[in-house]
Amino acid sequence: MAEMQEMPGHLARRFQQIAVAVFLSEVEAAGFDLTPVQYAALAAIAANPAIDQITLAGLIAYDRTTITGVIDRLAQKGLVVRQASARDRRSRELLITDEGRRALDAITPAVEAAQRLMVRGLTKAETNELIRLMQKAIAAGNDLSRAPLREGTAER
Amino acid sequence: MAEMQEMPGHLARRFQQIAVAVFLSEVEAAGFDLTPVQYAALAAIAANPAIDQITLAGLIAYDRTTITGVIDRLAQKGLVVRQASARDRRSRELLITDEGRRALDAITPAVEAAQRLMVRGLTKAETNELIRLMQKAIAAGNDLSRAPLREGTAER
DNA sequence: CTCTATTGATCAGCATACTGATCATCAGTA
DNA sequence: TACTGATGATCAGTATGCTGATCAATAGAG
Repeated sequence: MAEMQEMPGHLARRFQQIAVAVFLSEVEAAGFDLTPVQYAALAAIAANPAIDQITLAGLIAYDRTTITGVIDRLAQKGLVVRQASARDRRSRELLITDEGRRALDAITPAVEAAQRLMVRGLTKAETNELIRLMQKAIAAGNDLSRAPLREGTAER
Repeated sequence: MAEMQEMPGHLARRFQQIAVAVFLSEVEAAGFDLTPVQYAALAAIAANPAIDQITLAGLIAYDRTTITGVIDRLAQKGLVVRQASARDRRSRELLITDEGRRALDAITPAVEAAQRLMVRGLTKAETNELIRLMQKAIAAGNDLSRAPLREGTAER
């Protein structure tokens, strides 16, 4: 374990580093300017209209304090709107705009290309196995981070 | 691929998120205050005395602009010293201090415990396979990030 | 030897992530 | 209904990572 190259933690950092670089590169080549985090938030808002920020954070496993800035930037780009909830005046309902929907549709092929590119060194079977193992490790460690994934989508 | 939970990029982010949380938790429980990034830098400096910052960055795949701040913090904690090089006045030679060596030795068990904890959902065989697959994917994507890993340790 | 291109380090600026705090609001209870 | 605890959102502060720029110093070509 003394070798850094065999430590899961180091490999996790490195793989994530490459994944982000590939994502940004593919998305920019497609003519868009969205980060992985912004894309995931936009996609989740599209699939869950009027979701509040805390629930959204749980869906994509973001820290609640991170989501504020992410939504700020999506709103500033005109891709989502943040409106006060009538039911609970503390919360903001998030909605994707028409422009956001168009951007999401247009960008998705680049995102999928990025997913393939970041595992280009692996066979299809190896890729599936990597996905399975990461899912399993993540499921076991879900509650160890401050921003665990939370199921229970829209029914709040 | 429409499902986020099957995208390598999302899983990479999530696994890294858990890995960092586990690392910080174990290290703090052991009575230390070091981030994963600071630990890797400290260990690399210990193994490569008088290394310069650029070479160090290549060894652990950090961006060169990131390393400046990391070394700042290690130096501020008294764990390393940064001294001008006689050979090349542009570069700074990095050396671990006695205190840094003691901290490194004392913290290593916690770091290794963290490596095991972050894959606690996997069997030993699965862990080895996850490591192998991440290594392979990373090797193929090494040059896709701004901070690739560079071999060629001390002989500059 | 001089000029140019490169290199080591740093900086400003931006985007995640997190810790811990605050504020307004809400829900449930006495 | 008044109070207490919980909750949604935000903020200040810190630490990665990155883009792109700058500056001093070095190396290589001619």
